[in-house]
Amino acid sequence: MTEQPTPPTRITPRRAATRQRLLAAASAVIAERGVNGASVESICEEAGFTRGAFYSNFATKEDLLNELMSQKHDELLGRIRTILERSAQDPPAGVEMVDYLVDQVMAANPQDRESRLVESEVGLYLIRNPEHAPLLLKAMQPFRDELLRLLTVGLARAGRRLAVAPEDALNAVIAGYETGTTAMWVAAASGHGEDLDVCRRTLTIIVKAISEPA
Amino acid sequence: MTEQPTPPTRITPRRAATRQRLLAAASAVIAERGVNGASVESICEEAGFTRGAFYSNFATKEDLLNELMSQKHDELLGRIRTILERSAQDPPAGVEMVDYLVDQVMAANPQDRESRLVESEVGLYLIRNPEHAPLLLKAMQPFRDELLRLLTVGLARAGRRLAVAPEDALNAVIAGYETGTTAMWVAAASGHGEDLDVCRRTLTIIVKAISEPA
DNA sequence: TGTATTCAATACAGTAATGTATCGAACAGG
DNA sequence: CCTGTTCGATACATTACTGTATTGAATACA
Repeated sequence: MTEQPTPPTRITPRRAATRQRLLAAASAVIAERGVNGASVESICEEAGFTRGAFYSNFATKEDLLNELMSQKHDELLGRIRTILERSAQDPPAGVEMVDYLVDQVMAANPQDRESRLVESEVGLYLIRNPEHAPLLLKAMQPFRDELLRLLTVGLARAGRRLAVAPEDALNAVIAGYETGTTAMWVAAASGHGEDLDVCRRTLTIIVKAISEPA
Repeated sequence: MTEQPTPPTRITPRRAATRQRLLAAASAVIAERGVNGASVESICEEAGFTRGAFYSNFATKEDLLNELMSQKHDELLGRIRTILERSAQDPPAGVEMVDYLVDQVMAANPQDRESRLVESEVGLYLIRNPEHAPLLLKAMQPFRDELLRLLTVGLARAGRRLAVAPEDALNAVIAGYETGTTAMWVAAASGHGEDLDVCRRTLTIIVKAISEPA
């Protein structure tokens, strides 16, 4: 399904660089105009290539989309792992742990906004094309697992533990993160500065709700 | 900004019906393919018109989009008001109140899925084009107000009250609803039937989190 | 250094979408 | 009725996008 035009082509450095530039460009364009608004043409333009480069590297737009998603997930996974390690060396105590983790997640990345937009687009894509759900869900599972680990470890360090089913806890936390960041950006757009607190408060509420003192 | 081609044209019944059919078609097509995937052509086809009808009724696609959004918000508002009234006549007591309200909201509408998709699309549109945020936010305010009323009244009937800032409570509840319905549809797509419980559980967690015994 | 290969650019043909200008059937008001 | 207006259909010109086939410069290799 995700097959190069010429199956086992050796990947030269040049080719790798081109692919990477196309992927980055796709991310930017999709964030700006959505999956359907991102024509092959526009992606290539953003990357500074012609469509020749595109079709030489990807069979279809969906092909590129799959690889982009896989990259985004790896990225996210890496970020969570980093936070886990960092928080092990430098562990705040008690309820501040929640604030600490939220800050870590939020502060992680300036291009977070772009990633969020791309992921939302793909989320919608998933709801719209339910036949693809199983595949994408499986791709997300490692990320969910790692996030759950971060959550339980973080809670343990704060002297708490999960009070609801792990799956439900994950859903709630992800909900809080998404709505929180959205509220934050909207607030920023309305003239008030980017208020990280909106996101932190929403997440804190939810983390308290899904946990109890150990 | 939202001006008819010929400014103060009298609205004949025929015209009104055409507009409505175009709006409904747009909703369906946008839900299926996204804002950018919904070409004027495809909307007209879905509605059973040619583009002549479209350009006779709307200046641009964005023009139609604005009207569509305004309709969706009115719809939502009406739904919440209905639940408020119904729950006054038939009030369950205690914590079951939460389940009751969630069920009411969930059971309300078979085309809910379509509305959710359209609203998500527009939410993304809002984040992407922050300059439009103030306008859309203002349009959403009545809805948020009414939802807050439903929440406080419902909580009061359950012998509880808000424990966090109203704005934060709203954000959290909306987050729960969105993630809950998404999880539900994804579960449905993965072979398990539509599990209303996923949504109910997520929302219950959140409602408990934002409230305390009165 | 010469030859083979790789890979993006170019050229081309075909399709889809846009917006405008015009036409004519349906439907008023008299 | 019939006459003027409304409104959606049609026709047309233009532009954007797609995908393929071919070319030629850069690169790897010997």
